[in-house]
Amino acid sequence: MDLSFLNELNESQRSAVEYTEGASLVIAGAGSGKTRVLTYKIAYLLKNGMAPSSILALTFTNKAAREMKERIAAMVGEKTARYLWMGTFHSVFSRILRSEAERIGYSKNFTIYDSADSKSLVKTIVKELKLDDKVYKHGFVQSRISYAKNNLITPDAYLANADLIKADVTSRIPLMKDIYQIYCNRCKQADAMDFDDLLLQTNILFRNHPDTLQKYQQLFGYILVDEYQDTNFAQYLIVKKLAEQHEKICVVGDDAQSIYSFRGANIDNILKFKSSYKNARVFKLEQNYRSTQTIVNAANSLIDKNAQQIRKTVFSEKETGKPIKVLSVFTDFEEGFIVANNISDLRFSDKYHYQDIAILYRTNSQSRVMEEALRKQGIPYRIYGGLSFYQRKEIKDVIAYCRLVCNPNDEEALKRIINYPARGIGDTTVNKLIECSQLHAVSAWEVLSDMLKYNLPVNAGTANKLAQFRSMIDVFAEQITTQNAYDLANSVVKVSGVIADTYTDHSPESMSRQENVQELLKAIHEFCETKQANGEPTALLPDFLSEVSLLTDQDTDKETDKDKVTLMTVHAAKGLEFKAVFIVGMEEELFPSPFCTQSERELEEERRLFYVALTRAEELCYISYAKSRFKNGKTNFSNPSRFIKDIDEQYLDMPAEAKPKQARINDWDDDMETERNRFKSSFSKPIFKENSLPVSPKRMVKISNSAGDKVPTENGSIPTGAFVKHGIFGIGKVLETSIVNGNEKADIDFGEKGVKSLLLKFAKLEVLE
DNA sequence: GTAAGAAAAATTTTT
DNA sequence: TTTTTCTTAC
Repeated sequence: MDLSFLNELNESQRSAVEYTEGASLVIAGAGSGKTRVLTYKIAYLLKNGMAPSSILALTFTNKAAREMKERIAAMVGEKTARYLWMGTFHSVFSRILRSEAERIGYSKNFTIYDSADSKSLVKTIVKELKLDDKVYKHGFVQSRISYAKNNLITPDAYLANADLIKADVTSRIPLMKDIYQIYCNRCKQADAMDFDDLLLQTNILFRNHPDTLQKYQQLFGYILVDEYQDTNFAQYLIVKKLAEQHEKICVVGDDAQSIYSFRGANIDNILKFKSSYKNARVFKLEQNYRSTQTIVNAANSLIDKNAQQIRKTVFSEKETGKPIKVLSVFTDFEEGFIVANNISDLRFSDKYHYQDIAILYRTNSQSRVMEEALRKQGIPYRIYGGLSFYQRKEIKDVIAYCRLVCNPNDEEALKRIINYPARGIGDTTVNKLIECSQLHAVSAWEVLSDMLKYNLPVNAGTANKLAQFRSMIDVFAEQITTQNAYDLANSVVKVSGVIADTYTDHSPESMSRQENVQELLKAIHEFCETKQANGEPTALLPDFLSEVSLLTDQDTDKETDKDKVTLMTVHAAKGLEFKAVFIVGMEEELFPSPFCTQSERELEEERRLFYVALTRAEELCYISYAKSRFKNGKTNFSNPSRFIKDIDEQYLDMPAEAKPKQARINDWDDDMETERNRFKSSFSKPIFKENSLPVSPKRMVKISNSAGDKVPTENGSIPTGAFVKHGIFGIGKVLETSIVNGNEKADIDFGEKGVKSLLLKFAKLEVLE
């Protein structure tokens, strides 16, 4: 047996890998080779003769699972790696739930409701109960339901819990308990589970069927859990039960990177691991192999401000590295411009490829400005998150058809497509149908199957349309087991008229919808082929659905996405690393999020989130904040984030004070001046860039409401028509100069490189005589 | 029952 | 800003 790969580990990593006797907790600081420990440990178990099918490895994302599997396959061979139980909690247990579904009253082909389905269901229930949806906001109701499920509180238990009932009365939503009850009933009736159900129902399965639990206890000889700091109670208990007998379990995590409490993650799971598993051994990985000393030290100084944490000393032995550059800008628009400029500089320095660079932000909505700026400068990028492929309308429509075919009880799918494409079944009819189905406590489909029996109050014409719709779905449903997924999906989109509907005109939107539908069909085709190549039985439509419902667009990496700048939220960046990282929008009211500044606990989580962002960087890290930002159709003023002050300033490259303030205040109107003062007092550091061009008071303009307002200038620092030289674009001719939000901007024609809009403050231009 | 157009609302992070 | 809901005319 060749175990030489163990020599590639440091001492603490190696002891964590080699300890397989009992429970172990690996506290892994950022960049300390956590994934390496997990992969090597699995390889070590395999080389020691453990069967791959008895190893359960739970990860946080599908992507993490896939990458780990690939790395293991490279070490022990693809054939062995294939049989590992590796995936997210949700995907592994949905698989188990499918094979055990009958035991808990679901069918094998149960639907998985995504958050949009849950939201829609919550809204219908609130409406049916004739409650005010401004009081019973779907977001709040949803999170309340999610909270209950994550803590394994069933509707009955909810009802019996005086604290919860009291809390709801105080929050003026006393009927919360009823909504929860009805929500669960409706899911059950639709043969559907939401994301939280996948964990809750697994617990119910294990609780009510000890023999089933035992079966899996025996199956899983060793359990590994990644990102343990982000597990919730439901996940904790599943793991705890499965490992009960042998305690052959290894969990890996970093309390400093716990950033999912809004999803029910309980940091206590990792903090109290030793009391859950009495004989647990703890390994600490403290050497950071990812980042420069400056970045590691800066991150340490930040996280030090958190009271709640397991103290550890993360250190780096890499070079000192450059200080973190803090960029101060006037608008979000300019922020994009400057970040894009810096990226160009990095790219042309030849030390960095686009793929080495990431832009991280707190909210998805910030991606737009960045995107625009990158596009203007011709920088290729790839956005993760936001509206993913599977959330597009046309894709959801097709998927809804497929879902209904596989599970006719799926109410959300039915509502979505019963009148798409339009077939004369309007809201009134649908409402009657749903009402009738609730009256008889059956699914809407059941009513459709026998409209007379359930006395559906519709006229003959409508009844006919409904019957037509029903028989169309019926025909498809009969083919579930005979046709493969691709063939069936193909006839669904044709016969249903979805294809015809997307072909209505030649507008770009219509074209893109067609492409998306084709793309989806292609994906189904590929799915079938992969299954076949693996020697599995024919891939059926339900198989595809069960896989696709847990997929996010992070899982659809394409070859063409190779050398591109990455744009994503900080949450999505967890576990990733980049040579250079730009953390943008470091402002109060944004990062930390205003929703998270109520309690110290939430604030500490935001700080950890910033910690995660910082520690993604290997060599260079930039932080930027704008003084005004376009948000919800309005321009808002903002102050730098309090978190910047939390970093020891010796690691920062702060913008230095450029001008005495009197020179700058002159032309600002009263409003603006108070804003400015508020800004200054909240942040003791100087706010103007050292090397910014002197701007005379005469040319200062107040920050306008629309980001793009510009004031033409006659005699800027550079005359119109002059020739200038730029480090990247070469020689160009100045077409026009203007002041945009107080900054001199020049439109310059660089010939083949195109016309560029550059802020003179930042562009290094040489005027040619 | 449908479509279009106007008004109002909503905005964190994700499996 | 975008998205959802309401109104109105066909």
